[in-house]
Amino acid sequence: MKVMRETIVSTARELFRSRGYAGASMNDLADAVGLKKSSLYVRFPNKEALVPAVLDLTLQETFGQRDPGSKQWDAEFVEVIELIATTLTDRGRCVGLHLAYGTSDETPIAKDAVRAFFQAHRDNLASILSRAMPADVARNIATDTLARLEGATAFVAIFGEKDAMKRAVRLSIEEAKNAAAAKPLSSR
Amino acid sequence: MKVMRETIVSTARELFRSRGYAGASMNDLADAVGLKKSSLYVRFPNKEALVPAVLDLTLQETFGQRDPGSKQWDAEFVEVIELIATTLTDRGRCVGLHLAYGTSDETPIAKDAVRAFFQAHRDNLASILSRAMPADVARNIATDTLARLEGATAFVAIFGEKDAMKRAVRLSIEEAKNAAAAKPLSSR
DNA sequence: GTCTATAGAAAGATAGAC
DNA sequence: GTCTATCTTTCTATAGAC
Repeated sequence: MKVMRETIVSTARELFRSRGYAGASMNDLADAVGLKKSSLYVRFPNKEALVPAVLDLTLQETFGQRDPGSKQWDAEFVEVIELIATTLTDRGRCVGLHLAYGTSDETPIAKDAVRAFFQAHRDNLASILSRAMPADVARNIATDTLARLEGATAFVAIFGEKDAMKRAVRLSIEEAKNAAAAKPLSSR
Repeated sequence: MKVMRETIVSTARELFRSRGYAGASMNDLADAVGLKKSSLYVRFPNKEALVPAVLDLTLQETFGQRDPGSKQWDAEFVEVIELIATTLTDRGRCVGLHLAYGTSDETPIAKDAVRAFFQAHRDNLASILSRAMPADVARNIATDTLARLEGATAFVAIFGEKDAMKRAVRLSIEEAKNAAAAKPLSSR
């Protein structure tokens, strides 16, 4: 029976997240979705092609359903980073980071996909923040917020601790609000 | 000719850092140090045994040469986190984090070594901070500092950007000094 | 689109000569 | 302690029947 493409992609994501690019095998993926290995090559030309698919799906789930500007900038910011933080806490690892560490010049397609993934995250966050502060400040806060969430995820992965993630969310929100108050947009 | 153990360990560290646990092979390591694969098994019983060796060496290099209490707490804190930040920026990835993501219940010895590695980092930082603030505050700031540095490393790995690391160092130092001022030790 | 079967390379690890 | 040689398993990927 036909297996849906999204099933393959989201299962590949689980494997990449937990075992990394090198550690996830096409055979494991095939078993997990109930196919034979060779059938996967009908859908994807090779293992590397799974990486953009996995990261695009994740981007879609994170930013795809949003309605930019429907809320106050701060409510929107809180909503997005809490969604990201919850996913990272629940899954215990970040697929994007595992793939970032696990890809290299030998896997250029995967490497590009990883860059696009994090660039999209930063751009989306900066876009929200830039409604209340200058673009350069927004970009830095977006970067630091993502860095904080990634770092806090390490403590979930290593110790199972969720406290660091809670503080990361709280401190990032505070930082954004402080910046909005200290450097409001002059052009309005 | 005999190859020094430290050569093997620090070369293994490079490989684990850049390729991860699964992606680094015993053959690559052998080639890199100028041995045949089978000779490695004389020194280490298996691939997993390299992990504690790699992390112990790194801990030794980071905290081993220090003289606790020889300086003011804040000077010491700055020194340590700048050493860590410089290493992470120069290498572009954190071995500890790559191994944390790349090990699992199937590699219990490696997993334990990773836990010990990060626990030692946190304990050492918290020990310095606790000279100026209560133990629980010190522990949280130590955790958040490490998380920030790990997260900033992601931006070095993905984009080659070093700015996030600079901000991570500066903000962590500020946070520590603020905490020392806001919640000084009462018992002295 | 899924399967069986297989190619060909590379992995971790061991045996035994020197 | 290092080597050659080998075992066994697993890997990515392809060929071809249904």
